[in-house]
Amino acid sequence: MAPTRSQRSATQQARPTRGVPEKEEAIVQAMLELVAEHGFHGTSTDMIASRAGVGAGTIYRYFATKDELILRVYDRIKGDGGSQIFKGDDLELPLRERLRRVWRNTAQALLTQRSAFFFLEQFYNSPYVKQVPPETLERFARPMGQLLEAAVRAQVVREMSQALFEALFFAPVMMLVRMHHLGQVVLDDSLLERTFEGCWNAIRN
Amino acid sequence: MAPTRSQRSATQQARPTRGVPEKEEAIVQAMLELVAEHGFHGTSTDMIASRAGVGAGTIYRYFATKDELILRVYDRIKGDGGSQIFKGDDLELPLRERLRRVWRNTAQALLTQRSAFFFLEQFYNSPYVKQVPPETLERFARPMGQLLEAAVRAQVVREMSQALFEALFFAPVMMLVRMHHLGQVVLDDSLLERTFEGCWNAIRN
Amino acid sequence: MAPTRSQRSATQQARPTRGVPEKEEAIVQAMLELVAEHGFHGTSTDMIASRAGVGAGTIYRYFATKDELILRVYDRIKGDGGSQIFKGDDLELPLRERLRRVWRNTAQALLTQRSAFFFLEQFYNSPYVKQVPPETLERFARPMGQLLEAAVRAQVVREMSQALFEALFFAPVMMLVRMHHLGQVVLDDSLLERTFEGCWNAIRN
Amino acid sequence: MAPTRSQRSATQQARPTRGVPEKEEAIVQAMLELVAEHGFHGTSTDMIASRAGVGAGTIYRYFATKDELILRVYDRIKGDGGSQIFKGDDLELPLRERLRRVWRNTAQALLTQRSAFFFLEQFYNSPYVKQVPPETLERFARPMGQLLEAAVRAQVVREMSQALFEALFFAPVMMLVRMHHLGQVVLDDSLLERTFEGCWNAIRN
DNA sequence: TATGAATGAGCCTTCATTCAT
DNA sequence: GATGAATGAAGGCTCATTCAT
Repeated sequence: MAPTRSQRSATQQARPTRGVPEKEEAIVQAMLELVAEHGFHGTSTDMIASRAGVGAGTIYRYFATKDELILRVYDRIKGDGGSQIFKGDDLELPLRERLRRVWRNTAQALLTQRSAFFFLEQFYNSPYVKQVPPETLERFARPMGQLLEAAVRAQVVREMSQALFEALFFAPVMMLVRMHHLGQVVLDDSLLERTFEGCWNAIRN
Repeated sequence: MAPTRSQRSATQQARPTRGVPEKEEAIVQAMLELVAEHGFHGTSTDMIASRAGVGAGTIYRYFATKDELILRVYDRIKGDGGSQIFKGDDLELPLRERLRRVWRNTAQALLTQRSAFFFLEQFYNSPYVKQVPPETLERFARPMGQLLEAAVRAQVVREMSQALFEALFFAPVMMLVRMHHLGQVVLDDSLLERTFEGCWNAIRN
Repeated sequence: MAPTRSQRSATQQARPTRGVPEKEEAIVQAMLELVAEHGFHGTSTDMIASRAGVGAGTIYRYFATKDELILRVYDRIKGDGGSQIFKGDDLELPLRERLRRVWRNTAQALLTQRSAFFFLEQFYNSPYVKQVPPETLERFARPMGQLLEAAVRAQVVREMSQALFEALFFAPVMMLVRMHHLGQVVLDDSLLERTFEGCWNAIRN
Repeated sequence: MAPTRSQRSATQQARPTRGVPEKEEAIVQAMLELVAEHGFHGTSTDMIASRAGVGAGTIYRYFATKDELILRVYDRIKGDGGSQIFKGDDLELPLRERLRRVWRNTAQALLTQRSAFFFLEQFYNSPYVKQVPPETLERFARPMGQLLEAAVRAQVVREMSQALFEALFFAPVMMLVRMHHLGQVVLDDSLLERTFEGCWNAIRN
């Protein structure tokens, strides 16, 4: 008896030969969606297996524990998201335009990947974060730091630490995206544009 | 049937002798700290009882279920925090000064109540929020909305929805407070001041 | 705060000086009624205390354990009921009449003491019976045995063991009383009379 | 979602190979015996699992709750017993003989299934009865009513309601069976025969 | 003597994980 | 490799019993 199975989103850049095994992918995707809906503890391994269309034991062929699965879902999101944020970035562009693109890419990524967004919110507010190797957390930090540095040097942006920069520039849009996903506001282009202006004013020189 | 118990708002008589029973207080405090540390599901009733120094059954003399306890901890935080945010607000003051005070009060409240901060982050990303009566959630929204309206009318702040205002004005400091509590930055007065400047630039006319 | 308390039925033959203490009596009565309604496990000590109008700890001043209380309720019922069953019995009467009176007294007792009836049914089908000293169980057995013996000797009733006698003569009316209390039949005088005739035919010579 | 499980009537295919799963059967049997010994509340799920030789969690693969298990044990007993009571009944036989067979079959069933007997006594004196669909309770009532009606019409039995009939005809033997199982009498063939005579005299015309 | 707040053993149930097939 | 029945540790909660007042 082979139930529904394998309703996965498309993103999986055809790795050379054997990419991610089909079932592993299905499990990750199921976990991602279920955590977004029901939270970590609201999501049992049976639910995951069922939604992924695999047997309960199969999960453990790919992941040692549920915790490891969670961490791997996190990795996946980071991988997917990462490629989008700096998309279209170009050292030749004016710095304000570069920052604008990064900002909009971020907003787009958060808006279009609702499940991932909620997963991350849960994740960052859970004991799991502590298990993420710092290097993973910094993967975006480095290029972002370089961009900031360039902008500061060019006196386009005021001098500030990276932490302050991220807070002023990104925190507002993240909050609005949450409200959007919760149905509390409609984050359309117009609002997005005005949000960007505020964020820009917060950091510009 | 047992007497009143279990329904009693947190802040009552100016606690000359005995307001909230000692044990109830200990349980609420234990829950607050443990949830901040281990999350809702990482916190068992046994852990709570143990940290509060009471028997496992005692929790249920004060709270019908673990869920009710969680909701009551939330109420307590709201009660405590609420009184601080508009402290020193005065209609006579210039609007920038009024906004500044509210902003700083908020930052202070978040900074000094580490456990409460983490508890709230967990809470807002959990199914529990749905059980909070909307009126409770709006208790700060209303006065904040009035303040915003006044500032906009006086052309001190750009015209914007309350949602955008809250995102631009408060989200950055909330993010920095989290980083501070996680040991990723030190949110001292100097940084706080520069953060405020950014937030102010984000909204000012 | 002294709630309702002490709504007890009247039966308590004024013992010489100090009868049963008032609270003990209230506790026994509360237990009797509650067990009839909710069964042994459906009846918590808090419910008992509450219905008896005493503190939870007070029960343990009169009864060592809940089990002992149950046993004592049983004793009380036996005491009350016993005095009724042989009421009006008279060695001078014809044997059929004597048996008839005992039978009707039994039916009356079972019909008018609904709570006691249900308590006993629960009791006899529980592990508690094993704790009743055999002598208590036999308290009615002896006079009943004597009556049976006389009837057999007079060839009014066929020769049979006491067990068989009790089964044939009393079991049917007990079953009908249960149905009556459960609302499945109405055990009025007419039906009672026809029941007696059947029981009589079952044993008569 | 798991396959069928949990809703399946007891008696099905002529069990050539495998009808009711082995463990489900073991759990039902353990429950039956333990309730007979210790009552419903005296029987913990751990005891059941232990006696059935399965893990504590296994119970819940077959039964949603302890209550459901209890109800299902009841169903099983009814299924097993039901087939026995009217065994050998035949419309061609004289009515007295038909009644005699039903009576003996009943006695046999009660005598040979000690645990089931005690289970039923507990069951009928518990809140669980209320959860049995009336149709199930009446499954024997109907054919028994027809038999009674035929006997009355043929003037073999006096005119009487079914309730009275059941009380006069069956209650005595049920009481004796209880005493037998409790070791208070020995219900051998001889006693059984004399009991029948009494019951018969109670109802015959 | 009477109280009722406090206790903690024990209950029912869930669910991450294992392993025979 | 894949399965899903089975497991049992752990969780939330109840309640008979105790004891300081």
